[in-house]
Amino acid sequence: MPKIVDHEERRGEVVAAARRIILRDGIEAATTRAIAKEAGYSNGVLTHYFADKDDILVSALEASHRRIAERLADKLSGLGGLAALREVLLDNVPLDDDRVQETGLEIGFWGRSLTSPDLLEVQRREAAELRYLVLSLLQSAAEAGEIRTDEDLEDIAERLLALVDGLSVHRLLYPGRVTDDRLERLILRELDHLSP
Amino acid sequence: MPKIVDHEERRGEVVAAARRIILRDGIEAATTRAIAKEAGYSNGVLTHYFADKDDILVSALEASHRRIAERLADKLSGLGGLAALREVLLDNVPLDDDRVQETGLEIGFWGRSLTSPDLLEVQRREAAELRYLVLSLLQSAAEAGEIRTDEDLEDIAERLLALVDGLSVHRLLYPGRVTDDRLERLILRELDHLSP
Amino acid sequence: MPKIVDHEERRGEVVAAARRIILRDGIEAATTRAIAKEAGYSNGVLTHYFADKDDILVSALEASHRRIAERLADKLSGLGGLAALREVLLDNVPLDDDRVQETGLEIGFWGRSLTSPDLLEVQRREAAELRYLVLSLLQSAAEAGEIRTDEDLEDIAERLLALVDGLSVHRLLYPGRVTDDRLERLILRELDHLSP
Amino acid sequence: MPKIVDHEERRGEVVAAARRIILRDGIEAATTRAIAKEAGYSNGVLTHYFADKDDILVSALEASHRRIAERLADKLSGLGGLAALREVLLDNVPLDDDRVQETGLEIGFWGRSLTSPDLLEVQRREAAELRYLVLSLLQSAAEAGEIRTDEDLEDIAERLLALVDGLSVHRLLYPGRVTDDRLERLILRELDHLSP
DNA sequence: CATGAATGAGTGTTCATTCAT
DNA sequence: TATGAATGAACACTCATTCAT
Repeated sequence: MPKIVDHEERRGEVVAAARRIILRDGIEAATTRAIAKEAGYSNGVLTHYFADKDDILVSALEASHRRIAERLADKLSGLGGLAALREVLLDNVPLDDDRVQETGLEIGFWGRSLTSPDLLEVQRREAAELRYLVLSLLQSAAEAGEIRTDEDLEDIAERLLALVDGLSVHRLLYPGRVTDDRLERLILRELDHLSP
Repeated sequence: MPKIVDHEERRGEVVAAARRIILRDGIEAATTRAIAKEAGYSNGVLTHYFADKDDILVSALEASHRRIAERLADKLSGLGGLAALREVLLDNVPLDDDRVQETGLEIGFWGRSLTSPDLLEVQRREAAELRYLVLSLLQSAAEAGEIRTDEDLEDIAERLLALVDGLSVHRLLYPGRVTDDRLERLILRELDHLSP
Repeated sequence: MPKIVDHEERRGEVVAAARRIILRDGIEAATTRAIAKEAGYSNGVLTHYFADKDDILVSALEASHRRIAERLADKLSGLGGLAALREVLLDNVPLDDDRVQETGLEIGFWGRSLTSPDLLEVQRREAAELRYLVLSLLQSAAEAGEIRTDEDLEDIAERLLALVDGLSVHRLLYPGRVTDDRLERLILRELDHLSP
Repeated sequence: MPKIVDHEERRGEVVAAARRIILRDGIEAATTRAIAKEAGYSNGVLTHYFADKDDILVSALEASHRRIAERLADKLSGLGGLAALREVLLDNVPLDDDRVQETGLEIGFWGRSLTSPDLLEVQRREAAELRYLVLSLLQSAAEAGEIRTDEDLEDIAERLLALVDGLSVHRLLYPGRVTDDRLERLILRELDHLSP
């Protein structure tokens, strides 16, 4: 009997290693050699589990999103409408060290996506899910009379998501300007303004 | 007599070349060779005018911001307060092809800045100027009674700047979601909401 | 009871797989992984039946020759002398797609043989058999008065075999020059010139 | 003033190094590293003078052919028709150590050409020149009444060229069978048979 | 000053081989 | 016996940087 290895588990290990490197040193530092070393394997292992480097990067991006989604799912249990939306937005903003690193990873991937069609597609697919969630919550909030209905819900969704990403970037780049307090306050106030 | 060369002029030529490449093909395409070639010089020239590649990139970022600032200065002549603020925000958003490319450059630099202290410092310095401008215009608008004064002006400034950057990123990554129309509408509405 | 495996049969399967790959995609495509996969086994099996990759290649060359010899044996049944010789020569020339591929395999092995003593030895051994066959047929043809006897039979054999290989190479490399018609015509005319 | 290097000269050095390796150890041994080392330069130099490895290989093949052509030109001076043809054929056959190595190089390239369109094209172009030369000499020989005219000249040309290549391969692979004497004798007899 | 030749480490990727299970 | 995980050297190629001229 050969040594049996759970492929998904190994992929997970490698992807986690890639993620750690990207979080720690940026996406440019994520060379195949560095990833293999960080994962504790030789260069050659990567071929067994990934088609190529892009496959690793894409998986790392998906893993990061999955991680965020799972964390969010916990927080959302039992919530709906505006209350859930509040959690979604606050969760998508770098209010603790973990999320600061996740934002750094995200920004690195944005740059790559601009010149890599494959990555861009993943980026879009993942972003579409978040947008769908926000839009759904806005709709249920509207039906529940929690928010005003004089603005197109899609417009609101895009505004909220843009604000979240913009504030996230600024939190990382200009931490002196965008403090945790201000970050949270701006998000919450934006939601308050939706009230009827 | 030794050949007299205007150092700043040469630096400018090279930096402009680097900027063109980054705008056109992305920051990853900006190799020293490519930059030298685009500038019409040999590889070796770069050493005379720049410490290293990072020096070129930093200068290219500064040049990009300077260019944006100059363009903006033209549009602002004669304007003040809210009207000027509107121009500032609309100008900082990718509503035409030039600005789409500029946004791409910016996003690329964001990623780099997260792991390069030099780049980060420039990024912060440049961003501080824009923030100062927005804040000043908000203040004069407040003094002129053009906007409500029930919100901290710094908060407003950060919100506007975050929205601008967030929408800019989304315009590039998710053009199907953030159309030119929606982009402009969201910016203008944000300003409308500042009215007393 | 231990599993009983017919070593020769397993070797045969793997060698046949190697041969298929070389015929289809060239000798460079015959990696150990590709061979194992084509044979329907795992990488590891190869070690049990072959010393190393070269062992597989050598066997593949022998298998290819064996296959050609068997095909030829069918065509020769009942024939002798000049008539048999004609079949031998025409059969050794790429007049259909199968033989085009066989010629490709052969040419690939020629290159390898020049730097691999093992391969060279196999090549020589196999070639010696064909030469012996041609020479035998020439002798019986001579005894039957079917061919002139003013030229050394060994010279004739070498000339015929060289012509066959030379034309085969040119058929593959310069198909525009060496058409099927010309190929066949040149072979047959060469035999005609042997007539007394 | 920079160090001025004759590009063609450097290319020549590298190509010569590649040729030496191919002649000595076979075309598979001609890795870019090995070529650079053999040429006495670092890996990086190759980029200055060649687009990629294929460029080097193609150049090496062309250089080999050029070398052969130049050597032949010397021998042909003052000759024409059948006498010139005799020199052409004898020169294209491995009758000394230099030409044995050249033949080895040629055979290695044949194998590569079967899977590399670029190489195949060069191979064909170069071969076409030799064919043209042989055909021209056959024509002038025919006009001069030196050879019989009952066979298509193109057929004769292909036969002669195939014989030359076939004998060349066999000389390398089966030196015990195809001696220098027999090689020369078979070529010359082939020409004798063309006599009217 | 400017050139461009040269370097050599580094990139992603491939591969024959080994070996614990 | 058979598996397939794992290795690590090798591959072609790229790049920022150095430096003699």
